[in-house]
Order: sequence, then C-alpha cells, then structure tokens
Amino acid sequence: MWSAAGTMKTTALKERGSDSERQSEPEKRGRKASKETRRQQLIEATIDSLAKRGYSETTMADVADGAGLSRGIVNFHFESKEKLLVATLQYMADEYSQHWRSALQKAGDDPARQLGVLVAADFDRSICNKRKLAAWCAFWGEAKSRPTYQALCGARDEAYQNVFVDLCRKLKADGDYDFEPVATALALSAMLEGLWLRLMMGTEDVTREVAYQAACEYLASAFPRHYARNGTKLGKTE
Amino acid sequence: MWSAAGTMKTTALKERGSDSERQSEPEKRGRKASKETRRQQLIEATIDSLAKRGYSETTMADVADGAGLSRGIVNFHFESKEKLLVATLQYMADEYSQHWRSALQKAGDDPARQLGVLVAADFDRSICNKRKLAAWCAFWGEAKSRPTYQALCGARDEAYQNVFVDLCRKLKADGDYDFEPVATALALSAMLEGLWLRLMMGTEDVTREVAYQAACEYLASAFPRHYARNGTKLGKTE
DNA sequence: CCATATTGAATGAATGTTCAACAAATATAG
DNA sequence: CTATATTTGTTGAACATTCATTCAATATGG
Repeated sequence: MWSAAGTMKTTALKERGSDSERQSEPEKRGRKASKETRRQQLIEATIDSLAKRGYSETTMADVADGAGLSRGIVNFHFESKEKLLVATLQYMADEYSQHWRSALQKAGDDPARQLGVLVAADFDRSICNKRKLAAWCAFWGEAKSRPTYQALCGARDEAYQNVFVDLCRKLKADGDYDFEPVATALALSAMLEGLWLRLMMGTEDVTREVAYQAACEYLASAFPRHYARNGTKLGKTE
Repeated sequence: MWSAAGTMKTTALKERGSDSERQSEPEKRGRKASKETRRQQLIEATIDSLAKRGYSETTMADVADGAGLSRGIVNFHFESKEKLLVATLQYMADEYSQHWRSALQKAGDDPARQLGVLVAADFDRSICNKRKLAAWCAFWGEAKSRPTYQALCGARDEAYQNVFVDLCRKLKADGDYDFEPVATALALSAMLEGLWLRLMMGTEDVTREVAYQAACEYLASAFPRHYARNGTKLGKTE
C-alpha cells in the first residue's frame, strides 16, 4: 500500500513551488476536484503556510488563500482548524513512515546496508527540504502542550527506534563491537533529528550534503568494521 | 557562578513550581521590586507559559497572571509582546552561553576533559529540564520565519561550534584518528540538540541519564583512545 | 432538480495595546 | 524631621484588531 502510492507523491516535486498542481487558469470555479484531492490540496497549503509563517501565524485565511479557495472552505472539509492541523501532521507522519519503510525494504538483507540506507533516506530531497522541515519543527514547538501532537510528532517513532536498536544489535554481533545497542541507536536517531533541526535553521553553511556527511562520519566511528570514512559501505568480506 | 547560586534555584525546585519567589502574602501591592528584578520575574513567567501552553497560546494575560501582576504591566516593562519574547530568548541564550563557558573554564587544559565537560554540561539540571527545553523548542518552532529569533535561537551558536571543531582537531592530532573534524563536531553538537528534543518530548523512557549515556557512547565511539565506555575519561597515559 | 461543494459576509470570542487614575518611592522645601 | 511635590511603578477597564467559525445564498455536477 505505502510502497505503491509512494511514487506519485515523493518524486520530482523539487522543493514544491507551492503552486505545482495549481493551474493558472481560474477554471471558472466550482467543484473541480474530488473530496480527497481537495483535502490533500488544503493540507499542502497548510504545510506551505507553516513553513512560511510558522505555527503561531498560520491562519485559516492564509491556508485558503494559498490553496486559491474561499475562506469558509476549510471548515467544510475539516471541521476545525485544530482538525486541519492534526490531519496535516498525520499526513507528514505517514509520508515519513512510508518513506523509510520503503527504503528499508529495498535494502536487502544485509544489516549494514539497511542501516546505511535508513540514514541516507533521512536526507532524501522528498522529505528533507526546508518546507517540510520547517513544518515539522512548527509542530515540535507545540507538541509538549498537546497530547494529540505528541503522539504523532516523533517522526522517528517507536517502530523506527526499534528498527535502529535491532540493527545496532546485529551489527554489534557481526562486528564484535562493545557498545550498548540501545544507547547507540538513541544517539544515532537523535543525531539525525538534530541535523534536521540544523538544516531547518538554514543558518551557517550546513547543507544537506554536509549533514549527510556528518551522519556518515558517525556510522564510520561507531561501526568501523562496516563503514568506511568516505561514506561508502564496506563489503562484508573485507 | 552557576555553582554558587545554583543551590537556590536549581535544586529542590522539582521542576520550578512557578511560584517559588512569590510570597503568599499580597504585601499590599505597589512596587516591591527593582526594575531589573521585575523584568526577570516577567521573563521567568514567560518561560513558564511557553512551557505550559506552547508558543502559540502564550498570552500577555497569562504571563501577567503567572507573575501575579496586572495586565498592563508587561507593556510597561517591555514595549510589546514581541519584545518580551525576544528578551526571554536572549535571557535563555545568555544563560546557556554562560553555562558552557563556565564549565569549559573549570575543565583545565586537557582537550579530552574539556570536551567531556562540555557534553556533560548540556545535561546539567539547571539548563536541561523540561521547562527550559520546552521553551527552547517553542522558539525553534518559530525561528525559521523570524530573523530576530534565528540569530539567537541556536543555543549552540557559532562560538560553541568553533570550540567543538577546535577540540575535535586537537583530539584527532593527539589520538591519530582519521575522522573529519568539522563533520564530527557537527555530528556531535547535532546529536546533543537531538537528545534535547527527545527529552523535551518526554515520551518513551528517555531520561536525562539515558540521554547522557547515549552522548557518552558517541564519545567512546569517535574518540576510543580518549574515552572509555563507562562514561569515564581515559587517563592521558593509558 | 437533488445533493453537495463553494462562497463571502456576518458574528463573536480572544487578545495585544493604550491610557487615565492611582499609589508608592523619592526629592524638595520649610 | 514633617509636609508637599514630583517621579515612577502599577492597575484595570476600554479599545481596536485579528481570526476561527457559522450560515444563508449560490453554483455545480449527476
């Protein structure tokens, strides 16, 4: 399911010009799209607004304008602003989850390759871009005071964390390391999130490539018998 | 400094009851504190509100109530809500900066000890508690769309980052490692920030100790000739 | 023509800011 | 050392604005 739908959404949308699928002709007006399409359109407009104005200044009017629709329409498709935001967060969480699961599936059976692919997936353009990162961060800022957000907000959720722990365990057994798998997995996933934060801030000269390099540096440090310094994975026989 | 004054504020206050220094007697009313004290009191109330309600729901009324003062008072001491929030962020940034500089100063000349102390400082109760972390995160969420915040928002600012790079370089020379110092420093500081984020979310079973352990795990991985697995620093001669 | 999507103005609640009145501290005068 | 004046911190109500929500009217597709 997630692997089939993935191709349409995650490719080619460069940084999303926020007007990708909006045709320039007003096309009269009226109902031009299905219910689900309209919901998605509004969610995308919400992400745009979160990224451009931040959580506290995202208004229903801005979302509607961004989608090129009228004011009242959001309350029709989503019951309230709160519901809209929850749906948006759910949308992003699902997308993220699909993304890493899909990447993991394609990685084959080698744990070292699997972990490398997972880390690389985090820096894929389709999810790691200013727009999405800003939206994530907007929700993080509100998560502590909202239980509903908190549950969805860890992009790197429990399942993700368990996969990391599992892979760390396997690599430890295979490479005879003496680290503590749970702690190492936590350090790794926290680092990925921290790098996202840095990328979102946009300051300094931290680009996606630089951030990815830093992550690879960690892999090479923690699993020297599985990863080389240049970011490539060492062969199993080496 | 923080170690001397620390006893009063950072201990025993469980998580800051938000009414620590407010005496229960109304004390008539009227001006009971100096200008600077009052400003600080309002800033503390702002942090309380940010932590409890999040950025978007922090109101002037809530701040005033939290400080036990009247509505109009905030606009008297700070010109506007925006100025209050900037002052609050500045306050936290200064506190963080002082904290790590002070820790660094006490660490002596050994780079390995210096780095270890810096990492440990990040998990000190006085700055690493739910209240402060939540406030930081509230600002992070708004930083992208506000240049003023962006400049102050990296608790781990440029100076901090430079110290990390410098220490990584020294340790590399001393321990003959083959990592890239800039990338390693970035990975390390990003990981610290990511761990903060995890602590803030409060979910899972990530405690301050667990997070610190994860950070130490990284040190042991990246600098095996300087740090042991149990979190202690290896002697220079060993 | 029926069900439903869409519009846009009206509504009401929430909230930041202003300000006139007031009170406390400090200065000035007798 | 009192009494008065001046400055300055504080209050709380009034005001203006922003914004989510509602809804009657309208448009659209089947």
